[in-house]
Amino acid sequence: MLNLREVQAFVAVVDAGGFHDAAGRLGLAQPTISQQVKKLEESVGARLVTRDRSSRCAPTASGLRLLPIARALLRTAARAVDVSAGRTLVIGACSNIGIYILPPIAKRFADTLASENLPEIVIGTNPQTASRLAAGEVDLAVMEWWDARAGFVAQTWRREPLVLIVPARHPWTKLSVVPRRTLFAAAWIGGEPGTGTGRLIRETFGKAAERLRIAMTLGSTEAVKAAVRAGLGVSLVTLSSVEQELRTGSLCAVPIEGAVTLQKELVVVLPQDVPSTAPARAFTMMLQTTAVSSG
Amino acid sequence: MLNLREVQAFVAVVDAGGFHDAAGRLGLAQPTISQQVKKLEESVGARLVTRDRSSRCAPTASGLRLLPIARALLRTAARAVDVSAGRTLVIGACSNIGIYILPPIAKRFADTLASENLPEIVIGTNPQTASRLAAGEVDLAVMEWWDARAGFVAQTWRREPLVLIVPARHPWTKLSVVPRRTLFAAAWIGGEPGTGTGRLIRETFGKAAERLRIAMTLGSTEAVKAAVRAGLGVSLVTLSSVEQELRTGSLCAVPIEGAVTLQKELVVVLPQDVPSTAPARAFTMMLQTTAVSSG
DNA sequence: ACACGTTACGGCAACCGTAAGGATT
DNA sequence: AATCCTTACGGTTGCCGTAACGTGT
Repeated sequence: MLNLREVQAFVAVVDAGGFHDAAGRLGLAQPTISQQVKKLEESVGARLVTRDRSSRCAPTASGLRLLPIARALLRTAARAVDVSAGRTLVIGACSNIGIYILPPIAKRFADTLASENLPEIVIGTNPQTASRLAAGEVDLAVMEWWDARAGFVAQTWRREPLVLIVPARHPWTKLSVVPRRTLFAAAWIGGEPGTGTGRLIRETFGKAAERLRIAMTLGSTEAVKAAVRAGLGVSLVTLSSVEQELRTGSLCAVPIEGAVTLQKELVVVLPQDVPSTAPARAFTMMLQTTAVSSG
Repeated sequence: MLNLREVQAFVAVVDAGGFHDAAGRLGLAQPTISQQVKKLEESVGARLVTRDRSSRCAPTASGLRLLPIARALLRTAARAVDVSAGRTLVIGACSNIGIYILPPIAKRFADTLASENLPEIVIGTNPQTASRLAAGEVDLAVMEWWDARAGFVAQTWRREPLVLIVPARHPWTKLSVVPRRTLFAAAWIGGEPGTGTGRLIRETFGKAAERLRIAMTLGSTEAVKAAVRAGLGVSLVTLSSVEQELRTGSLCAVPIEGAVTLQKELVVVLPQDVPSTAPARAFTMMLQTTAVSSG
């Protein structure tokens, strides 16, 4: 059976780049680190770090393979304590929601509880968030897209409108509506993959959407907004992520022919058969009170 | 810092339903289990199991929350040893691939190496497999659908044809091709979600696919085949999963109007920046030699 | 009386610190 | 000489077993 203290020592050595600094970081004597790493190496039957006196201690190939697993072990172990004690609220959120929608709600939540500390919001891509939920790294997740899978319960939280954004003084801003033909002929900027926006477009426009041309795909909504602002193309983003820009006029939202209002269903996902912690229940309750369409 | 032996004792008590049996299972004395669980409970600051003399020891609410995390810890710790020693090959695969395509290849792989033991194939849904890869629970994954995400490299392995299956003596078996209009009017049986088949259908048929009516969604291809055989509807499945049934005639594959041959790209996904183990490299090489279209 | 978990206690191993040793710059 | 890791050694802690004890069936 692996010993987590030894694992911790190993990770500290890699991070600190040496046994001496690792000891300082963990508040232990340096020979202790030597012992712990040595013992771990005996446990796994392989050398894990090179002892290079001149430069930093680097992990070996075995060490590199172990490293991500070691970090996951330590993260999980640290969280296990909080989870079982019931004093934890880690919310997983895909970036758009975590950046633009959740923070004010989290603040209000902290105010309501007269609590000093905000709930922790772990932001990632939509698929990353799904992984974290499955791995038990987060208590609940607020996502743009969730494919039903066993062991979890999902409920629609609210509907978030999507808006077609173009740069200021774009020709389309002079149109009352953008015709579909024009729409799909333009250069599009794609956002973070796995959020279901592409799926939503295909469902809404059907075959016509096949002609849609994605000029570039960017990893974050901030990058998408910058690209649109620079005139590289148009994009479809959640309203909440561009409210600021629409007010200042640096970006413009233009209506689509046929009064098509695209909406994305945001969902709250929880693990099934696992009792929620008190904070998680309270937060889910608070989400219910804001479970209105923001459109 | 959590102690994994204590975690192991806790899980064993829950699984065995009592301290006595848990001790037997772990090869320890029963009072040792009492001590370990007690110490773990002190570490996390909460009671984890009820000591009910009359019936089975049940986990408390805290215990239930801890349980999935505890199991994950033990799984990961057990695997950490094999991974760092470099003697592991755990292949994640979504069910279709893992059941119908990989086993013969895995067998050939074991033969080539003159190895006694087959590589372990962990079968799950497509999203589950993605989670396991992200959590480091598998060395590589063979999947039906992968959305590019940072930290992993994916390569197309081969193209797997999809066939439209209907029961024996279905009216469509008398047609030379099935017209699209007819196609989308039928009752469809949906397979495991998250495999991208729906996406593929929408991409291929565009707007016409909107009319597609999913009569029921089932979790496994075996269930889908049974439903189709029972005349509950038609479905679109990978060729390899119905080769047996097509030969015996219990199911029929019918061509679609316009000689549309739907193909699904199977991909091999590996973690980036982590040196592969020797078996993993060898298996990836073997996959390359079978990287042909099977159509 | 029996089954099961808890408490008590003792031996042994493991852990961690201090101090000394070796190697490289 | 200085830095850094390793080895050696001793005190303390923790782990696990046996034995005795409580308690509910």
